[in-house]
Amino acid sequence: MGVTAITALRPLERSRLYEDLGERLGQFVGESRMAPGDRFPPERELARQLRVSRTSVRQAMVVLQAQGFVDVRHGEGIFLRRTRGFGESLPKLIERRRRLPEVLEAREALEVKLAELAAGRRTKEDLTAMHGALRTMEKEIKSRGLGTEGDAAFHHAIASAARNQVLLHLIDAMAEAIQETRVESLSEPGRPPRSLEAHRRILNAIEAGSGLKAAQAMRTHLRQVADVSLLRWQPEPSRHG
Amino acid sequence: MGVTAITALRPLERSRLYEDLGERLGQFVGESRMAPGDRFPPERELARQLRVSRTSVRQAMVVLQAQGFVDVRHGEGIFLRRTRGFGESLPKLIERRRRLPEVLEAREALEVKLAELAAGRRTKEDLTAMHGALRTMEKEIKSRGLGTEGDAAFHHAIASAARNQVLLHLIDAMAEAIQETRVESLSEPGRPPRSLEAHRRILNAIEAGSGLKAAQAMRTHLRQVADVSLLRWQPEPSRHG
DNA sequence: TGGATGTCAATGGTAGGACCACCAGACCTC
DNA sequence: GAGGTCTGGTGGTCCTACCATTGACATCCA
Repeated sequence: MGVTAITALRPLERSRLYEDLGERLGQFVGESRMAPGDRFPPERELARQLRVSRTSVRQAMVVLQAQGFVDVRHGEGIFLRRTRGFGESLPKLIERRRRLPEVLEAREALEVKLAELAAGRRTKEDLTAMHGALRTMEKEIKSRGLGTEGDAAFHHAIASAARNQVLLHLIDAMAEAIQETRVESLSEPGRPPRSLEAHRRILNAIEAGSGLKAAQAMRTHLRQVADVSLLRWQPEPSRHG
Repeated sequence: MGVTAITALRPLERSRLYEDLGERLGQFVGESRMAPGDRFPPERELARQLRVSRTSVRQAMVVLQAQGFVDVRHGEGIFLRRTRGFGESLPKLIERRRRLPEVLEAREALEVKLAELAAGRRTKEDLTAMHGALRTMEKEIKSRGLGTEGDAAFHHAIASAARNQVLLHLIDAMAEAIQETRVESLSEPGRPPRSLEAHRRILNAIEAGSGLKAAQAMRTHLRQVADVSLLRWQPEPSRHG
């Protein structure tokens, strides 16, 4: 108690206007019972009613467009594409620490499949990259490092070998959050060497061309990764009940 | 040959300026060897060099910000967050028809996991929703429909029961593409009733609380879905070789 | 001398107006 | 009635002005 107890003087956080507008538009979609295909009021009208400049409305719309929520057609208007998750961007969604268990689950879903696909599609170059990554990881560990760099390179090599841009894109979107879990996991005492071993098993399966074994090995590995980190973040309960 | 043979007079497609700018900025990141954490030139400078208005630069940046590629800090500047996939949005990525096989693979990765999770977390309400979806599908089929509505509702109910916002977000991002494959698949002769049966098996497993069986049932189901549609889209080869 | 304070330039954030480009429907002409 | 034309509405881009935040530098004072 003492110095910073006066809560009224905490720094007030100001969000960007176009972000708030995104949420408002989400509300609007809900309240006005809009369905996919319906047209929004024109930008000028929205700006007038929301008491903001048209510029800000456009910025909000540009974001929604890029996220695939609306369809902006020159000369015609702006149309709703889908309702669910309106205005929620993945990066923002993941930001919260309490989402990390969910991120780990999502990671497992994606990476197990990536490993399976990689086993069937890997080229010599892919295998070279994977071996290189493991050597990097080995060196890091020998010099008392965590091996995070080699670890990241290994998983990237697999994702790349799977030859699936969509999956690659999805996993990339979670890259930062995954990196956090990686550091957390490899910080556990005695963990790096065991992780390296797990990676070797995965690589063996991929090299052998066995999608089933690769998937299994990846699943086992990721559950070990999740094991520790999960416990640390679990305490904070979700609030959407 | 004849009427529309003159390819020079086909309607020229104009992309939005801020979209092109996004790509240019991607180039810039590559050519200037920018690394995560590095700062971009100020907006005014970019606008001057690119010979466009600051507004357009901002629209491009706002999109990149929402996608998590850059970090826009008021009073400081704009900073690079990650390099991979810079400027590629999922909706745009999926648009291409030839990406549908990839979408199906990604869908399997996500939905198998969703089914597994749902088996362990479903509430009474979730089960009610799933049963309702199957009844809807049954009715649709009985009245000569494809059952797409019930199908979609069923998969949504599972995704919802899995209690994972991140996975839900990922699957939502592909919703439209998935809907296409759904229609395609259910249009196969004799397919709807078989699909309904597959759904019943999935629901049984989820109801029984068996994650393993649910995952297995979902995998089987989705491979059947993918089977036909894949053949149709395969002919057009990928070109990134 | 050195820490606290104030100033200022750089940079992103928002506003509002002007004009261009595109589309659909009303309207006119033959 | 069929065809073209005109026009109003709408998004796309540009421009300018000004606000808000930050960090660095200059200044002040003990």
